[in-house]
Amino acid sequence: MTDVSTESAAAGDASAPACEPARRGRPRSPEADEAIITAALEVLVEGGMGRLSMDEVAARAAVSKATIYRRWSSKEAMILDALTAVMTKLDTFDTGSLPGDLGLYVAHVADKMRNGRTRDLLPHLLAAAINDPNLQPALDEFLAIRDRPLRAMLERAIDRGELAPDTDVALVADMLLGALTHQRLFHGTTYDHERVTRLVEYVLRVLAV
Amino acid sequence: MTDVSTESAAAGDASAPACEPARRGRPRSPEADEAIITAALEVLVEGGMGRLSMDEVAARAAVSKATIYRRWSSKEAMILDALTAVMTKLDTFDTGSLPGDLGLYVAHVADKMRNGRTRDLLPHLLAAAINDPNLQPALDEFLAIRDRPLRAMLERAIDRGELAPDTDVALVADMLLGALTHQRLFHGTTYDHERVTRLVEYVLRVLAV
Amino acid sequence: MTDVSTESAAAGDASAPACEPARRGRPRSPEADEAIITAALEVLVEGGMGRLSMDEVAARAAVSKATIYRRWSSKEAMILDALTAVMTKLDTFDTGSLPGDLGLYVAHVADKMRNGRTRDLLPHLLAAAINDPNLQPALDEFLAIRDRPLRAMLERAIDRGELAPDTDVALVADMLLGALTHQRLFHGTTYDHERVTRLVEYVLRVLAV
Amino acid sequence: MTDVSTESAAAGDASAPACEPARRGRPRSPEADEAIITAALEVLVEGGMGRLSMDEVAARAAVSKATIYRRWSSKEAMILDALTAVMTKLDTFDTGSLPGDLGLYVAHVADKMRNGRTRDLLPHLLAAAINDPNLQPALDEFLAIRDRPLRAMLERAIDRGELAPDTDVALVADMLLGALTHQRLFHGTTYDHERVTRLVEYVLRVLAV
DNA sequence: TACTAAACGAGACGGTACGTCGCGTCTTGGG
DNA sequence: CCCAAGACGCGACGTACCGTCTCGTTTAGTA
Repeated sequence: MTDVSTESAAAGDASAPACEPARRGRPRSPEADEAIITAALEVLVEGGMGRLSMDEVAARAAVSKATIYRRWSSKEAMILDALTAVMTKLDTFDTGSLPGDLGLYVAHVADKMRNGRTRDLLPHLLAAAINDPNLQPALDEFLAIRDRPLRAMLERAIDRGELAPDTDVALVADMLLGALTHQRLFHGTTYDHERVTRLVEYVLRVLAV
Repeated sequence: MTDVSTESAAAGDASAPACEPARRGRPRSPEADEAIITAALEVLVEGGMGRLSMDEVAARAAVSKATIYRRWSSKEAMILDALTAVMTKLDTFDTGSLPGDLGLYVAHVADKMRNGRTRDLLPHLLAAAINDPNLQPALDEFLAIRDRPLRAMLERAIDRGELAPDTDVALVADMLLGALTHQRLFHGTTYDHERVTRLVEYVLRVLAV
Repeated sequence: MTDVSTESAAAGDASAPACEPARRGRPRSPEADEAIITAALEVLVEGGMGRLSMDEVAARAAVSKATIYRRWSSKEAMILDALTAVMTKLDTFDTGSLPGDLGLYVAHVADKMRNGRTRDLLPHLLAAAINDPNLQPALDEFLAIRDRPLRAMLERAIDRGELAPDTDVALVADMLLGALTHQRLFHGTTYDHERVTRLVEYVLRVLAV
Repeated sequence: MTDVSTESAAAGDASAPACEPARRGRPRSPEADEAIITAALEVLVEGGMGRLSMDEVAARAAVSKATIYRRWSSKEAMILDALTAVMTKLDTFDTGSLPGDLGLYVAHVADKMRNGRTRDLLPHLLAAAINDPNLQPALDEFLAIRDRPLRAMLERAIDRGELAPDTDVALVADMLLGALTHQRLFHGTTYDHERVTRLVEYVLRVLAV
């Protein structure tokens, strides 16, 4: 959760047992947490960022606006958390050879951009972050989730001697993720099997494998 | 101009002789057109999409809101036209060899993303189009401006025999533009000279030149 | 016509021969004058003061707004003239006896308030004058048209010796016209034959005839 | 309150016990009610109907426009309630004789038309009701407040045998109130002591007292 | 078991911006 | 100089959404 006022200080504080000895009063309803996030994503899918209003989210979640603002300090903070909730870690692949890893990885990313709740995550997140620069951290997080496993794969390949040690890993990652992103944002489509194969092939050419 | 109500059908219709030979009434002020677009872009640069309000634009342009709404049916339509107005054609390069063309092209695009009114065009346009799907055509136009000269260069290279005839031009364009786009959107930076050089080098490897 | 800018100075100026030796340019269309007044009254009858807009009047009169404003300096001025145009002189009665005169007069006024274009003149004029104090002269004129013949009748009766010389003519007129006005404004109805008869009877009692 | 959407049905329903025993949510602020009405009347007195704008009223009442529109569905409805709020009951007089009652009554009405917040009530209310026929009920109420005590006085006099049983009470009331109204609307003045006395004297002549 | 503090739904609140309409003026081309 | 058409600046309209603020009502964890 990203709420600054209540939780942020304790966020990384998993090992603090004596802290907050007794939270008195009625505890916050976890159902409300869930319902709000779900409603927000639902509205987001149906009508996009433009249609998302706090009143609408509150109504759908059968929750009062106060209940939302008790958890997040602004609309943007809530959206951020809703989107973050969808950012699940990518599977990691270690087939032993770069072509194998890359193929599985690209197919996996393309799949996430095509199906399920992650389908429109990229555009929504991007729109939110552009409209409100405070959301940049969410973008960073999203990028990291995609970027890290990819770089790990490439560095593993360097260690194995499959790639030249001076390979510009960042640039290759940019080209690969950029191709996927560019297609999604500008053409509104995702990569099918054939295209995935060819993208991997082209990337491998860059890597001179 | 993108105004749906009045002109759009006749927009590209430069060769229509009998069409409305005498437009009656006071003609719309071109100064207002100019002032509005300028004001909108000014506000956009200063405060981003979130800060742009019609009252503010009207005030800056020294124009009434009615004058704006006489030209565009909504805030989004106006923003669209404002953004479209800065989408200037890219220079085209024909040095005779693909590496030369590509180098100049990438440097040119990177420069547009770094300086002048076109600096934030990509993120603004993207945010607008994501929030309002009706703005997709603007995105298409923006893409076409960047994509067409690039494809032309690649196809010229195929004709010259520099590239294999079965080269997937679309994919290569995606990778190249995607790399530039991805860097701008997620890292908030643009390519410097060194990085431009390497991007071209990597793309050329894809093309097995 | 009440237009201050153009005509008012010349209004009472019937004996100015050398004035305006040759009005140059195209003369104003009398058809437009007519059409505007007619349209205004039409709109007034249909929708009342609240619905009357200059664009609507212009459209109905098939006239441009400029043509209206060339004749009147404001909406109120136009309405004033439109209402004034229906303020026709009342018939005068001289039967020789006060009861006879009064009976015909009251019946005549009641009839004007019940039929024809003068039906809603009183409320419209009143509303206009209350909303815009500049229209007080119109109210005065309207009152004078009704008041003068009535007072004349009463003073003739005094001269004939039918009434006491110290009769408060103004007060009697107030009571008589007030009764008619009050009924119209508050009950929305007008006097029928029986009520006319009784009003006259009661007024005569005041006059001790 | 005249608000149609919420209360009007239950407005006079003081004896409804089971009706909505627990109104949920934050209750409407009575201070806002008060402030709005006060501000509206203030503006009305200062500038008349023509100058009254919702933004101005909201600003003076230190209230948002939404708060006004939550209570009344339109500008007219609000004005209506503001005017109604000023319509205080008239004092009733029972001196035992008709001339005494009538004298006090007429002086009282004339005073209300001359001083305090009720001074311009008649013209404002009339103008509003003429511009918007929906306001007729307010006019009825206003009339009733003035008419009822007058009729009561006259009927008491009939019961006492002071007046003939066939006296046309309605017509006499029309003449008396009409005289006062007519003077106010057309001459813009009110009755002074001498004129009050004479009006009563003349009315008594009608009643043949 | 009773007390109490916080969370809950509902919805009113002050603002800000929206997109529309009307007024009175101005600017075209054409009598 | 008039005319129809219609754009213009201005200012008010009534609505929507934001984030805050009462209300009266639960719902735990003490006491």
